[in-house]
Amino acid sequence: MGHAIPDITPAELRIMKILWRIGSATVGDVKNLLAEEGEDEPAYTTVMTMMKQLAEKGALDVEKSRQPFVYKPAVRRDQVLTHRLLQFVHTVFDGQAGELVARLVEESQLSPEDLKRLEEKIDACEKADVEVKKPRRKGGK
Amino acid sequence: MGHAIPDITPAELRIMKILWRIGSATVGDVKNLLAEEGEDEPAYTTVMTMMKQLAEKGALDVEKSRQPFVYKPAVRRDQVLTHRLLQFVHTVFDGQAGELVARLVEESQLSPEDLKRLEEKIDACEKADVEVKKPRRKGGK
DNA sequence: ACATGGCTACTATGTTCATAGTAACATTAC
DNA sequence: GTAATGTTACTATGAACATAGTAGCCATGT
Repeated sequence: MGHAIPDITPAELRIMKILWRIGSATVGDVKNLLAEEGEDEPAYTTVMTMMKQLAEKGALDVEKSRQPFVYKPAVRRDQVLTHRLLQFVHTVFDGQAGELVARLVEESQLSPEDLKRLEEKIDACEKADVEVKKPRRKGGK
Repeated sequence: MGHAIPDITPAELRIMKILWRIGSATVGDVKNLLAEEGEDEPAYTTVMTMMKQLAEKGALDVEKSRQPFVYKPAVRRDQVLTHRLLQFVHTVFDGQAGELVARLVEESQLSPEDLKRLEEKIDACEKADVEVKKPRRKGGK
């Protein structure tokens, strides 16, 4: 089934983000985009090494038929982000996601739009919760 | 003023959590508590080295007057956690805290109690927001 | 066919992290 | 005062990470 989501280091994540954004790219493409957006401009070979390693650990697919190899994401962005998030909640907040969110709200990291969307989502969630508590289904906690 | 919050590695964070919980402790204390809670039992000297490094980077204060040195947190838990959280939001979610929270809700990481508390907090926030938009008020928080 | 230029493969370096051993020192126990 | 015990200081090892250099291959233009 689903292969485990590979561990992606910070520098590698920068590359994955680019690939997720533009879909597919060569080493040169990625190098240029990194140079544009970031303050530091890594060497071509550095980018290449990291992309090769990402391919080795299953985060990227390589199209070797075309000459500048073409790389594409092999794992979905939301899978990776969710994975990292859950890991973070666990290691730093001991699984207390509520505390984490409370902190974000207090730090004003959430825009008014975020708050609105969030409220809607919460409503939906609570509705689902009620349904779980009602007739069918069991479990719940 | 406040010195920057030190970078704390994962293994070090486990130690900080213990210190935050019990207030102050010797190397031996921490080693024993680590052994209890965790699956792995680090060597005494390992714990010592990490605590010394934490002290060097300003995360712990050392009371060298008593013989088994007594260590105490020099940075507050909420400062460190908030710092790490903001860093995480920035590096992984590109600052899009809303997306992060949405994901947590979807992954059902938030308990019904969390959701309730969260709603209240959002209300308070929105109220504050309105006031900011209006004439008076100055910085809050 | 040959040279040029760019791209890949392999390899290397320095750094940080995690873990732990050894030696020396102090405190207590006799 | 000397031995025993336990704690600290210093040092070492190995893995992972980040970065990059070198050599060789392939395609393209002449």
